[in-house]
Amino acid sequence: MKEKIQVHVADDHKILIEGIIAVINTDDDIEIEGYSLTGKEVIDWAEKHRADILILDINMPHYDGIEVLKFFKLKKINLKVIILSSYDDVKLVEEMLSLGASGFLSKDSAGEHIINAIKAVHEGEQYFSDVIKNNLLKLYTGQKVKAGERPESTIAHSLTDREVEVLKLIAQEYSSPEIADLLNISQSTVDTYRKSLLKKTNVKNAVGLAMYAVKNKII
Amino acid sequence: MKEKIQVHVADDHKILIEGIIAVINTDDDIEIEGYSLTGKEVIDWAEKHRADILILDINMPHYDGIEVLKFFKLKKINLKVIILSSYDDVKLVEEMLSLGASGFLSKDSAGEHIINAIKAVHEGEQYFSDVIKNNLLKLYTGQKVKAGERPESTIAHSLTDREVEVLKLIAQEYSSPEIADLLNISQSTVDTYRKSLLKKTNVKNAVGLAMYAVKNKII
DNA sequence: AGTTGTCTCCCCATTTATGGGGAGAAGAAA
DNA sequence: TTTCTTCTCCCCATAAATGGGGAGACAACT
Repeated sequence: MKEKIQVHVADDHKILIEGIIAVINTDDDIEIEGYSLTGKEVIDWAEKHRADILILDINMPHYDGIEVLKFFKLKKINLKVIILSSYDDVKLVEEMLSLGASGFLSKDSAGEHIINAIKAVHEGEQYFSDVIKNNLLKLYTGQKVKAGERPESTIAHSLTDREVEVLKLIAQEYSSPEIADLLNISQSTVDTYRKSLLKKTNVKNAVGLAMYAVKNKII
Repeated sequence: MKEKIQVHVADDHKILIEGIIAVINTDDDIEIEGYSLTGKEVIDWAEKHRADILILDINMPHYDGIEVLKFFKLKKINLKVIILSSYDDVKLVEEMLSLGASGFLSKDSAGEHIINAIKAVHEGEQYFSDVIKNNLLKLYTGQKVKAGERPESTIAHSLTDREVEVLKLIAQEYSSPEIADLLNISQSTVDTYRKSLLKKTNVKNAVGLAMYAVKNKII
């Protein structure tokens, strides 16, 4: 008799976790090892415990999914991760793949797909839910790349940690002086980050930055 | 033997619905009548079917929770509604109460609270989850209401048509001069709308307006 | 007749944001 | 060692946003 696949679930919505647990419990080959409600909890958990699969929400308070993946990479923690995403996080797929994610499930998909995803990833395959696949396709085909032209990078230029910090605060209605105060840096520095964020994200103003943050689940 | 409380669930995340169903099935007094994945489905359902309680997500594609409530009011459909909200939709609580909602559950709260909420509302009471109550309290106390003064209405004042037009453009990264040009009015007028929007929505700056527009599905 | 709401425009002033440039310190990587 | 990235800070200037006030025109409703 083979051992069951151990799964850890991380999401800030407890109800959703309960849903996933309920679904997983219908399958005899998989069992829940535990769950976390914030990115910090995941990181703390990963220091001492282990599971076969981690189901990870991107959008969480106190370290989001990407930060968690970066932490795993840094600490060389080897864990198969299935990303749980809503709507249009598609642009982040490449980044997350490079950070070691193995699968992508849309929250809109039915719970049954979770089972398939877990089993596929456990076998070493990659898994993408249909919604994600379609959106990826749209992203790449909907770009009208003219011959001879290089498509602009479709993924977000990688923002540095500090830039992301500033971006989060901008999207939370903080002004530059306020951000300078919160981060204990000068306003000049904050302005430098604003400029670099505007360039990297290719938007026009702070509103554009906020929308970018929303779309990419940075807040 | 008394009849079970019939509950219908509406949310665009199937996994969350499955979670709620799983939780509710642990209680003998309540049973699931069915579920909907969009506001439109809820409205179609409500034309022909009935339940004791509707658990309604605010944030759904194709008619959001508020539009559904407005529809019920218009059609004089009498149904006890528990709102399922995430984070800080608190500002909308008053509006939704006036539209006939009976309870508010935060998605962050554990599933067990659903049972309590359903039973309370079924008995004719109102139910607010702790998170919502705390946020409401913050909203009211954070306002420093001086004696003799009436607190400013905390709900979103209804925005005028023109204000919504301007808001949409702001949320699309247009500057005031650009908006003036697009709407063929003077920049002064656009600035007047900006000021009135800031007051009515109670946010700090253009970023806040954009976020408001997103949350309220204005764009 | 009077009130109310909406749309429009203006005055004033201050604070923020944007856009261009340069530059040093620290650390990682080649 | 040299190069690159990141984080930090500054100069300059202009454009935009915010905050306060007032006010006329017009329609709708009481």
